[in-house]
Amino acid sequence: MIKEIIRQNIAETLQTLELSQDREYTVEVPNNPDFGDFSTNAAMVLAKENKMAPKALAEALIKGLKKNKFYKKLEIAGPGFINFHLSPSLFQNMLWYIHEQGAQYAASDMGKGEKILLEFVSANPTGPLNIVSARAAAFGDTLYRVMKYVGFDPAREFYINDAGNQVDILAESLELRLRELHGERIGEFPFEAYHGEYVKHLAQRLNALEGVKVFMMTEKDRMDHLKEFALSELLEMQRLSLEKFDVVFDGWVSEKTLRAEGVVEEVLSYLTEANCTYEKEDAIWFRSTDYGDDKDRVLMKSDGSITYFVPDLAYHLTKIQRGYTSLIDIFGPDHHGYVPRLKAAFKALKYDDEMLEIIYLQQVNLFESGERVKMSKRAGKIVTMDDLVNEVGKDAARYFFLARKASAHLNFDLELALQQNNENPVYYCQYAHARICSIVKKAKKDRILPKTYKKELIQKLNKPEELALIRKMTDLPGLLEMVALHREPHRLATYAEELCSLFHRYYNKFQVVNPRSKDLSKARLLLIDTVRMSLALVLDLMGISAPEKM
RNA sequence: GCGCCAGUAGCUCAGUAGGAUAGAGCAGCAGCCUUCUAAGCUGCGGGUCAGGGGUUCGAAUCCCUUCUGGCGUGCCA
Repeated sequence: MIKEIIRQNIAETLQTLELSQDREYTVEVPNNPDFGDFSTNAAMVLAKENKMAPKALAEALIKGLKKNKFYKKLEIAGPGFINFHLSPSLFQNMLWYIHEQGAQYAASDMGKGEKILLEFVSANPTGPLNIVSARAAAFGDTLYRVMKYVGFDPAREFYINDAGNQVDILAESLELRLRELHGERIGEFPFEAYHGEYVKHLAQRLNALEGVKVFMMTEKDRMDHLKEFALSELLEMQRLSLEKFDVVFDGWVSEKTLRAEGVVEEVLSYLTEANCTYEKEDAIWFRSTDYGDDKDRVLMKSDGSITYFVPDLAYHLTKIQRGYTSLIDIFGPDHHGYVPRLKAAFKALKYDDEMLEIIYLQQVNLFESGERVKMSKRAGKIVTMDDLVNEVGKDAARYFFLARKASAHLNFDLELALQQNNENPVYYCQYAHARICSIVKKAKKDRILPKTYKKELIQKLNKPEELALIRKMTDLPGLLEMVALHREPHRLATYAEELCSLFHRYYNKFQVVNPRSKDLSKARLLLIDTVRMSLALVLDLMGISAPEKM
């Protein structure tokens, strides 16, 4: 907010001075407080094109900028930085603005309504969701919330791989468990089959519903039936897991449905028309190496079935047809070999492959008592998303998943997530919120809390700690734009901690509610209630609750 | 072998997209509750930003290279 004001002010001043400003300069917060509240490198960056010495340019700029009453002091420093020392009245007015705007104060129209499709989780519907899916869910959902807040028109989609090899294996696994249930000896459970306990539960459930009816069908009917049953059950299970995590999707797109609609054939014909397919060893290949992939890819296998790639490409094309101009896929750590062929297909079909953006989430390691929790998918020994959420709760889980940037491996400390003290950042932030609520309640009881605040109160707020809190709040709009633009939700966590730290410090140093000085109390109530609103907003964007009492 | 990601304090990680003296939490030590929630606060140490080169007024940040770790490299999805 303030940054933009300063930037605009500089631009106007440069214009009045008839100086060129073609190069990008920065306005930022210096890490040394002696250098003021903000500083700019404009004079240094623009010196060359204006054929002036940086310091001379800086001096001219300062002279022009001095007309603004919000600047307490302007100075040249170092090789030509201009340091801005702002007057308290600027911060006070900002507080009033934020108070008036409420929870919309940090919103913007930066996104200009651009239609963005966020695809995430998209797990195989062959088992419970794992913790990487949970990370993807938290990440994708929060990115969605922030993008929407800053003016994009985003949508969340889940692509269901309910056709193909893996679901066949699922049906076979279920059949084996079913036979087992009926006392048949099935020998050793096949290596590639699904070993998880949930398959046994599915078998029990189906058996309770239908008994031996299943075995009276023809083999093909039975497999279709088992497939359908398992898919609908597991999909519902996944949907519930996500719902418990406060993640809902705007669309669930089924691969099976896409295939039934004939889009697979369509994509194959597009690629053939584009002259980039060939036949080899009874299979049809896509010459993706022409478009930057490291090897050609099979589209249709020698047994006549289609690879995963084709319907997935078709799905991506439907996104474009539906008017999305930016397609963001959030993938797990094991998919980066897959992306070049998708991009290659975009290029082959004359779509701009820049539209397609892939975010890779790195893996999640669980730690308990300092030990890494070992998981084995084959033995069916995995910690699921539900296990995790049940153990540490939605708030802690979402917080921890969001606290690290996507490209970093995430070490999830289960004990830390459960701790209820200052070591646990989730509680640290929620506690700040509850604490403010408690103060407000106390003020109400003491009959100090006003129904509406009077603007004159802001003049009472001039302690450095108070101005620091206001300034932190003014950082939020810019931060949210940054989060959306660079797809970095983890910054919300850092921000929340910083804001809370400032508040806790303030709380320990100053008394907010003091019956002997009512106006000061009211002014401080205005301040902390605005902080509360600001914090609640950030927590809401993260999908974390803001409790009024703890 | 090739490709992608990462390497910052003892540990877990930030670092406002190239800025001035690199930050926080934890762990360690010493303090703060008859006053609005001590799930909090204050103070003290701690660094070859993996190593080396380059780009420029200026590099943890950009480029090249080496090392270390993770992942990928199916007619699986």
